[in-house]
Amino acid sequence: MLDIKLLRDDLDLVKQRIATRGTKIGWERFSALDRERREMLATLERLKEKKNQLSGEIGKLKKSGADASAPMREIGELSKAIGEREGPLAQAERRFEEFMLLIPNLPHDSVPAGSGAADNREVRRWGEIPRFDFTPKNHWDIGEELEILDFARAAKIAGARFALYRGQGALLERALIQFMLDLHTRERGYQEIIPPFLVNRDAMTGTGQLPKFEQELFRTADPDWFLIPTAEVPLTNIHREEILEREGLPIRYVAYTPCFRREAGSYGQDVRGLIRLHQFNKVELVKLSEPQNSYEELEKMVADAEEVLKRLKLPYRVVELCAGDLGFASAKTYDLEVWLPGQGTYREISSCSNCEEFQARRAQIRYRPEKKGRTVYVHTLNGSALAVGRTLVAVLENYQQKDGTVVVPEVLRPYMGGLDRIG
RNA sequence: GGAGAGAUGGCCGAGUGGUCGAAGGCGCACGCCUGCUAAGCGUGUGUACCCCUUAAAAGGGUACCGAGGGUUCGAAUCCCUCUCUCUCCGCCA
Repeated sequence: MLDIKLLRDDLDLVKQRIATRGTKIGWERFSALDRERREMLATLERLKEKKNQLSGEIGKLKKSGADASAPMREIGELSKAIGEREGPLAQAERRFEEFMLLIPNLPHDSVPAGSGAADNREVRRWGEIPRFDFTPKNHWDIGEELEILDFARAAKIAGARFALYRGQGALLERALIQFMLDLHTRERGYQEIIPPFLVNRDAMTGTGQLPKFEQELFRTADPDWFLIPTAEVPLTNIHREEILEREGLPIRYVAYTPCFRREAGSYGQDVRGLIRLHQFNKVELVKLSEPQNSYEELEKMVADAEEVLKRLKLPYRVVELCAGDLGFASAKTYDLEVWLPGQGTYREISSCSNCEEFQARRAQIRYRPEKKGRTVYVHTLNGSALAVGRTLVAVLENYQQKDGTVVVPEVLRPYMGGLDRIG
């Protein structure tokens, strides 16, 4: 959520910067909704003031045994007037709040203009693209031939866009998860969390998935819960409605969780393989930072995610998303894209974002810069480090051999009982 | 799932219808005192929003004692519903 004061003071600036995302907002409603609600509130508060005053007088009169019938009559009128105004005010506030919750975050000044992936800016590349003396295969072919991935049976059990890992495939996925967690906890200062995988509506609203993106979430019927689409949701919401100690910042969390997404509207894309599933594994980083450090923290987070790829010796590039490609809550995002020989292209494997105070404002996560001072919203950051399934894809495709086997990256071997080759 | 107890400020903890945003303590901030440290003394110390101004503050107001509703001129205090926590029983991984 944006700062209401910013909208009041400089609506044109906000309009301009939101427009760079390509998002259309009915701005003409803002001033009307804001004015409506404030006028109603002011009127109602004046009436309540008068009522409280009278009520006090009645108390005094009654205590002294005097007659209180005059103010009692007067207060009856007031109560009626107040009662009549409360409902409409509540509605006006709800309309205003709904409006505010649908405005995306402002892109950071450094974010390149542009409307889609084509306008993203490549920041750097790392690693050598492997050369094969045979035609490299897709990971789903590799996986099915080695009998470590089984999409047909996953479809039988659940449906399309699910995967079943078998034997050394499952082991490889698990090794990746543990390798990533060990790196971030032992060397990069993140605390490991195992959060709930189901969260409530408040949590989803706090990070910005709701109210706008409900159609992309899986939801449970009886208690109104949602399956997390990313660990960003539970991790960021850990400190919802808290005032944090400055000394404790930045807070760094890492969690492995499965992620669940409806993928509504993505029907033609990536229908085969592990790239786009309703359920996938991810190791996620979340930081809560002081505002003045958050961009420095973002760079460090990107480096933490890159380190996973470097140690796996997987070639990748870092891309800075343009305004049109930014997620709803993000002010600035770097994507890591890994090279996939089977597709002959770079594919997203991580996304690291600084949401600045956008989520903190929704989720009421604050801290006190000075012992006595006012509270300030923290900045929240999140990043995948990495999307595990896609990392497995990259390993299979980059480490495939002519004979159909797959060499296990060295850093993973200790996690796989010394296994150096699959197949 | 059944029975019971509870939810008050950063923390602990009083408060069962009126001037309670809430005693007291701890913590914290500032000041005093003091060879140093410790102790002591004094003062202050919630959040959000609205109005008025505004560079900001001060000031005025409304709301908030788990959440929502109700009774009442008036609710932290009474009633209802819900959520959460704790204890016991049952069940279960």
